[in-house]
Amino acid sequence: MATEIKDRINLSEINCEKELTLAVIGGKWKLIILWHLGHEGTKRFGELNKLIPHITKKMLTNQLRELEDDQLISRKVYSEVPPRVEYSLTEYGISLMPVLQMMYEWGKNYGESVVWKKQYPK
Amino acid sequence: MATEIKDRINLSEINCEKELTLAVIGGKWKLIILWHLGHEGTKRFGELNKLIPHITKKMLTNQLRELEDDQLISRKVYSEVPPRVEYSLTEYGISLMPVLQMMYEWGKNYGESVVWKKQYPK
DNA sequence: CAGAATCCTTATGGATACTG
DNA sequence: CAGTATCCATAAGGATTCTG
Repeated sequence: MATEIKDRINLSEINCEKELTLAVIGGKWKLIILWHLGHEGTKRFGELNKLIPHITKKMLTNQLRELEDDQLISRKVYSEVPPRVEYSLTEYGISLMPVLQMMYEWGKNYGESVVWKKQYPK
Repeated sequence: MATEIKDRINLSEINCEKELTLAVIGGKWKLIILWHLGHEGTKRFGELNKLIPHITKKMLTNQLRELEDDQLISRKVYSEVPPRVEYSLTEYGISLMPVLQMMYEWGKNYGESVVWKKQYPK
């Protein structure tokens, strides 16, 4: 029986394990979602929506579902009215944080060294 | 005056520096191209094409151009007949290798821990 | 050999309105 | 509050053919 990750990530298109990493963090809003959950802990749906101003509810839902399917975050529903849903990193999500930290540092240096100079050449 | 990277990477859509990293490595074939150049050194266009069997010439050209625009690789044209073009990592490309290595290791562990178990649950 | 040009399919992302 | 559902625009990626 097909499982979510098998459906979402087409393993036949993965050349190498690092592409698997790219596949799970590559969504447009996933890095910033993981970053918030990793640095500030558990967040509700609405809190994430406020923290990421330009995201739509549809995209936030979509990205959270994929992250959940990939077992990077967990979703906890409280049976209350109004509803309350909390998201937090799983152990796999937590283990990704050093990778994101490294990407952050590389991007910061690269931005300062390359991007700004290209944008303002003189 | 607009520069290539400014056109290719829309900085207004970058929430955080790690997304800049994602923006330069996020193409479908970029990780594998960078990996080959990083581990095996300079390669010709045709050699890369053979090393990456399923890529089309169009996509290989496209990905190489973007990597060049982003200053991760350099392109050297020899004025010969038939033409010869060699690609190699720049210092920025080289500085990316530890990041790719970390992504490789995370992806390897994640694949073994999560993906295969989801695919073959019992 | 190393591409350029053209055409085409599909995936990604978003705007908007509605709901338990 | 935390989503769904629907419709839509764009961009990413690919197949094929042609060329200096």
